[in-house]
Amino acid sequence: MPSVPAPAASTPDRFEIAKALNDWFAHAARDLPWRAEGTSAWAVLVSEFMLQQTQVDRVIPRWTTWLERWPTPSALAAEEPGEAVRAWDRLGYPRRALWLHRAAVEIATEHGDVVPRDVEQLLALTGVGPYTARAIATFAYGEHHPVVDTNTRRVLARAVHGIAAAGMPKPSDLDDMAALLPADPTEAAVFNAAAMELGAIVCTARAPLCDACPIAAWCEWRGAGYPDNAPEKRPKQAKFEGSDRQARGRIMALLRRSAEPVSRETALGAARGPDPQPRDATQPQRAYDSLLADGLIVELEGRARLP
DNA sequence: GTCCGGGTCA
DNA sequence: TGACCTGGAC
Repeated sequence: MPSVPAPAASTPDRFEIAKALNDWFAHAARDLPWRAEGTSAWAVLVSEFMLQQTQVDRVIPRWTTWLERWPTPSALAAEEPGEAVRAWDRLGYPRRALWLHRAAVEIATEHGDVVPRDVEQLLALTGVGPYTARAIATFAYGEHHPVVDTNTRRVLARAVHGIAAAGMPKPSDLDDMAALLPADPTEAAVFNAAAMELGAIVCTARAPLCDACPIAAWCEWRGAGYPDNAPEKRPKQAKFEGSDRQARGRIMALLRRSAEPVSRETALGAARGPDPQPRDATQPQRAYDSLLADGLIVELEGRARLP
């Protein structure tokens, strides 16, 4: 199939779009604590780990107490990983807490307790992928990179490509963003943040507020009359109710609040939940074993605890 | 009630 | 490509 080249924004448009979006961000951006002047690179890294799958409102309190307790990578690295898992609380996907602890150990031992500035070095840290590496380099250090998360991909799909929704992530997403990025690193960093912010609060997936959009004048999707031309979506997410993830979450919740190790039987009981007739009798054991395999729990003499 | 989103790893 | 957690939006 012939591929249609992306309509590269002409240079004047590129300048105008960047100015319009950055001007909007200057007054419309949410006042998030990790955006404050003087936020350390470590604090930015922690915020990006927590925000990977979690809404801002749930992250703020956890982020604040986390950094009071562990203001440097080495402070966290000195603790048992289970302490990170406990402090993670109910942010979800607790493997991220383990990854953050491992990244702290890596930074403390291999980088002199200084969060790397280089994208390649950041990518080598546990739990840091393409998005997080560029976000840290850009927002913590002011490096000039395109930063693309799913909010930005939706903005690019609509504004640049005239498509209602983003398809699967592609390497060219970074090129699309780079084509719009101001040359000045500070302006570029603001533009990266502004594109994500626009996707989060204006150019939303379900009910975009196009009348409030600062770049509506340049939006290809708006210009085409909001066609319903979204590409095929990912397979629908499995139900959470009754899932292995729910069973794992119940075990983790029990262990987070248990000062002492709990018996395997107690943990398996927690996995079953309140339902007296679980549909899948093998699920508790499967959830327990998968948590062991992930290193989220350890077992000693028939008793389970955080690592 | 049901849908939904999110980046990384294996 | 599928698994991973939770709570808020609809």
